[in-house]
Amino acid sequence: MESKNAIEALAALAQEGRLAAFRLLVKHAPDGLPAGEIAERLEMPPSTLSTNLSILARAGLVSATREGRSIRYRADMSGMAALLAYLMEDCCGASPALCDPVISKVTCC
Amino acid sequence: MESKNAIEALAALAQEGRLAAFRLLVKHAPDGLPAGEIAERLEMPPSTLSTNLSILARAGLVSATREGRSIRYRADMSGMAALLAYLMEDCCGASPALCDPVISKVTCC
DNA sequence: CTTTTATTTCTATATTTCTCGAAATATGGA
DNA sequence: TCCATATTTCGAGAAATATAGAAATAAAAG
Repeated sequence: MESKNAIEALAALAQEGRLAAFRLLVKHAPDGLPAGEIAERLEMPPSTLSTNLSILARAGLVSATREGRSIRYRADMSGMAALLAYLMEDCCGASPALCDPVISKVTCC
Repeated sequence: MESKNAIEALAALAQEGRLAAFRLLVKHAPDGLPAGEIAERLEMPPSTLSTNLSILARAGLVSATREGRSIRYRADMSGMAALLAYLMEDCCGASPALCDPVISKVTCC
């Protein structure tokens, strides 16, 4: 991951509505939820939610697949893990042995 | 951790200069670096760096201690772990057993 | 007590981001 | 085809954030 991608992901999460949406999808991993249900649970206008989900998607933190009329969103745990890996890179100038296992387990479920 | 704190931390990291500073301090954990050296390495004007470090500090991601004329900054790995825990909370609606060990190891060094 | 070095606070401008109604697009069913 | 449902795209004003020079503060040394 490069700085630009990491900043995009962090900025995507650094906003109340998007953070709530992402966390909701993390709780519902790996199945995800349709956009309409997310909007309903978070009491967010559909257009606002849509904008926010597309920002999370561009950042690699969620993925979307159409299911009939609705679109199902899922948390992308590998995107999350890549972000964490970037933040922890060369942690303590130490050997990778210490931190790598932590990061690889973020995709635990 | 609450939403407000998490957003503060994420927003703090979602900016090129601050992300670079934080990652530099992660690499130099647990000893940290004096502000001047950070500014020099990142080629950032001291006033800009100072503003940025104070934003990271308020977000609980770095700590500062005076050492004579200079001020030493350190990455706060427990703040990092708290942020990760918040992002992964109730991951997959699953038992904590799966994800908790991952998070507690972020303070690996 | 004056000077030098290290860092912060203040301030103003420039830039970016957020929100959500209205209109547009996509899908499935009558 | 025509309609209802689900979601996205557009647009523009309001709000938040970034930057860095200049002035202020803190500490050490002469």
